[in-house]
Amino acid sequence: MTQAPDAPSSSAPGPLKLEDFLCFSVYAAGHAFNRLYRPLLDKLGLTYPQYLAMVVLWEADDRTVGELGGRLGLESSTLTPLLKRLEGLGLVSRTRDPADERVVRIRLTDKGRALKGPACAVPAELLATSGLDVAAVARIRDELAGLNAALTRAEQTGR
Amino acid sequence: MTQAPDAPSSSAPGPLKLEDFLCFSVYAAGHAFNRLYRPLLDKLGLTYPQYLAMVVLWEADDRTVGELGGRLGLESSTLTPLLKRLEGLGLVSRTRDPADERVVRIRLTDKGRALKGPACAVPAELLATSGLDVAAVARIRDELAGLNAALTRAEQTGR
DNA sequence: AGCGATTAGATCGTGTGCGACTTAATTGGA
DNA sequence: TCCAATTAAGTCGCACACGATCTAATCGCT
Repeated sequence: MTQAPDAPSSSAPGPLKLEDFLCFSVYAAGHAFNRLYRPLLDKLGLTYPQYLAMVVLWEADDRTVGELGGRLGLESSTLTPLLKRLEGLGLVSRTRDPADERVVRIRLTDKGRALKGPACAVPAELLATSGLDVAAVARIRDELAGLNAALTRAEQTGR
Repeated sequence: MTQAPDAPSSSAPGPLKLEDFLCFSVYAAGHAFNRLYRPLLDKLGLTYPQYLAMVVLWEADDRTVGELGGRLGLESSTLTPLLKRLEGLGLVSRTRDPADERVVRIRLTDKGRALKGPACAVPAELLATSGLDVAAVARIRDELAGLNAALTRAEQTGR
């Protein structure tokens, strides 16, 4: 349809069109989701990354910072402040693991668990108000899962 | 394949699995691209958003801040500091439009234009080192273009 | 047992991002 | 003409996000 992979194939200082960049489509879609989620998450008092962190904890409670980072693809330098904010909101507790004092275990509080119900409604709400095509969304999601696997592999081999 | 749209279809406080979220796939892919581009862009002395801003300017020079924002999906509050940094690097000039003093016009300097050559090589370089499948990348890019159009529409109607 | 290497988080500095607000310039009616 | 409304950037505060670096704890090898 359009022409090239993540960028124009030209080797000379040629066109270099923004829409040819897969990375830009991803970048723009990320911002768009952020903007669409914001008003819905405001009602929960969460930011978008905080919401994703809570999703991980609702999946399985009592995780270490490293485990959360692995799941979300974030560094401890990003997660530590974020988790402290969730702690400040009274949604999680942060305690050193007595068996290994290097590790910090993150656990949901009752308040954190209670938020799961309202939180479950959010994606459906977004889907309803956005008028996105459900089938298309599922298809792109699965394609992106494959892309992410490839990108992760590329990261690994690159170091 | 997997089950639901941007989220699990369950209405009860059910599973809520991270991989079911399209928004998370997009979020993760964005970070992954950022990490892959970083070492390549370091050689140009640019960050990832700065690179995208330069791509827009290489497409067509002499744009207003608002035009750049429309193209990139960014607010002036994000662009102004970014553009000041590009100005500090000597890649662009920022001057008030004499015809309308509210407007600031962004123009490439010679140094900024000279960077286009090396910059064109970056995406191909990334593609080579990452080992991504070119056809798959093009397919996902086109699918995301459609998604972005839908997300943008959703944003518009939502206000 | 002892000590160098590794590991888990935390801290710091820089650079996005955005909403809310401000400032300055232009526009558009009465 | 004049002034209220609009518009374009910029400023500010907050929250990511990462690399580099630090600290404390644990591991592993002898």
